[in-house]
Amino acid sequence: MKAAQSKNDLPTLDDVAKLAGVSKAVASRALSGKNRPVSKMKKQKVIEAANALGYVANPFAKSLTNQETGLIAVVVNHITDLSDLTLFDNLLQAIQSQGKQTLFVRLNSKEDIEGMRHNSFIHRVDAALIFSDLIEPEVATTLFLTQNIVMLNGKSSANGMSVVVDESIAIKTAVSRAKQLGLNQCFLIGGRQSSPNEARRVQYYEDYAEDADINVKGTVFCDYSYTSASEFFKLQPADAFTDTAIFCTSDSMAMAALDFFKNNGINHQLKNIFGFDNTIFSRTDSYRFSTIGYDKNKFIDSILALISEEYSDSDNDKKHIIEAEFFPVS
Amino acid sequence: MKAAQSKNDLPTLDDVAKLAGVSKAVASRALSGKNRPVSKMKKQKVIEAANALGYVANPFAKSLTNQETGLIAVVVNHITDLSDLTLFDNLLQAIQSQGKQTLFVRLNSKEDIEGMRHNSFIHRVDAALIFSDLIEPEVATTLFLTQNIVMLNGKSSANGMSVVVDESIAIKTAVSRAKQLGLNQCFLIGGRQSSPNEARRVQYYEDYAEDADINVKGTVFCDYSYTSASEFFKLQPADAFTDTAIFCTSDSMAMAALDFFKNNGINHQLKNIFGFDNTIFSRTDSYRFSTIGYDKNKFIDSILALISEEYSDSDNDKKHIIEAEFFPVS
DNA sequence: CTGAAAGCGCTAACAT
DNA sequence: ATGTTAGCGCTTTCAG
Repeated sequence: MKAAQSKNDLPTLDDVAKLAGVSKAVASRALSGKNRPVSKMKKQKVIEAANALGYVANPFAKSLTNQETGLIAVVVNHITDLSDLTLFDNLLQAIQSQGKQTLFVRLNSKEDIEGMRHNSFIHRVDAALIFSDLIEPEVATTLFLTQNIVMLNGKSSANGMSVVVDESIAIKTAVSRAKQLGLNQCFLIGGRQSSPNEARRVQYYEDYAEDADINVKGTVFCDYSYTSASEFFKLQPADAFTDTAIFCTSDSMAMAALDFFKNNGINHQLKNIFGFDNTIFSRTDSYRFSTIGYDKNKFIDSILALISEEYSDSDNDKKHIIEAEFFPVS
Repeated sequence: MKAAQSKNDLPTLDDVAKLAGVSKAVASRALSGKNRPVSKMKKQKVIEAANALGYVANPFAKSLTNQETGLIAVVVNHITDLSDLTLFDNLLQAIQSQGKQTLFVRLNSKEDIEGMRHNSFIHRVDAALIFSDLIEPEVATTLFLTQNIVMLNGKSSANGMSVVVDESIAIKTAVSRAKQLGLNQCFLIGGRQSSPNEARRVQYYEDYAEDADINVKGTVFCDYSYTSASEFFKLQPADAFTDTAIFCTSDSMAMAALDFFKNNGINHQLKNIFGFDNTIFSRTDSYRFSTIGYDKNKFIDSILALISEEYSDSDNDKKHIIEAEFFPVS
């Protein structure tokens, strides 16, 4: 004798079908969303029955026949790396609003990638958003069953999907601004040196500085944080950066630069500081400097567009580029 | 005629069993991890076959018979609410190291809770970690099939699991310190007023201040951020907080308080500022103030202990308390 | 348009 | 200890 409902007391499709007085197949079709052949009347009945029972399809059973899982993997290095959590927050929200779930994967090292292979959950996601710079495009395709892989770590392959933020123009503009200010030398405060994104960024600064006849006095790599840059500055003599543009690849590090000037009482040099990320700290009372940023909403929209089926199946461009912008200090 | 492998070319348990020359059942048992009855020899063979094939069990099929899903829901309001991302980062890592996956759920409002009901994925997680203060303990139990629900939002029910950070003693100590400094009045800078946690925190400050004969000149609620507090301070006259302890419920807001004093050239008052969260900003060059914090590792260990089956099945205490600590400015 | 039946890949009885 | 069998809940042929 079979119970009307499953072990854990959740109604199944069978229950819905019975209540609606139709077969399981019809119930399935009625609830499928995709325009399957069902008579309007029966469809109505099924939907009512489902509501009455509070029926929610079991995604595990669904995924067994379907190839869809409703899961989207978001792969990052350290969550703390994220320069702007707002971006992330909005992304999560956007994913949820599409009825998908976010599977969060945190990678420490290249070794962790192998671990992903032994995890079939990750393997079977509907889409993967790669923020971690530990993953190369070619490797990414071997990690997931889906073709819906969007590289967001600055790397991209010939026909893979990616959203890349082009910072070159913004950086060039920042360098021009330094020149306008009459500065003929600069110093670079970079972030994690092992990041290819970061390397490229620093390269841009160096190249454009040379183009503008600005002497790069030096480059140092910190870890994006206020503290790391602060520690560096602490070791510098007070006049180390006189008439020197300080290009930082994060606003936090620019804050440290600014505090360095303030601590040494050379407030007239503050305008020489350039941050990165366009966070609120670039325009507070205490901290105020030029910065570089991009449109977060555009970024998220691009990602969502790419992983929407209609799009990725088509011949649309699979490589989106977002131009970063220079925000001069007001 | 059946293909040796499934549609998507992934080896199944059947393939492993065949290669090892055993039945599916034996293969299943050999790979189960849990000490099921299998001869050492066959087990060895199965494992070899699995490796040779690069077999990874399909968690969707598994969950259909099992009641386990390998998924842990982490429910937050806004990810940006998290005062300390390091905590979060470590938690994610800990979850992964247990071979579980993190399903990230972001709640905007009470209405979003209803949405969770229509999401059977969330419904079927093995455990749920509730950081969002939108969820009451009684509601939580209706959202998940599992009993493994850990309240981390300061709320807890009689026999439910929770990890609560007890801040009362630390706050009392902070207030005593203010008294020691000879301060007879104080001002409270709170965070999101709607948060019960926050309300309790402010209450502690008010109560202990009264106990210590310290007059609470006022309380204002910002949103934990530097900017929000900064905006408040901007409107205050320079002498508004002379000889007044400023108790902030976040280090970011304490930074704003400190900048207020600095901007007004009253540096001798800096010692009167009290932050919260024990972030690095309480002890950098520019920012230096007393703060309150707790042991993040203990917190995470508590959570993991609670959701480990051995523990939650037993009669162990299901309500963990972590004492926050006062860190006086050095 | 509809329903019966056959699986998806796995685990858990139930007999050996 | 092992293999056979029967599902888990769903979608999808395939006949009607």
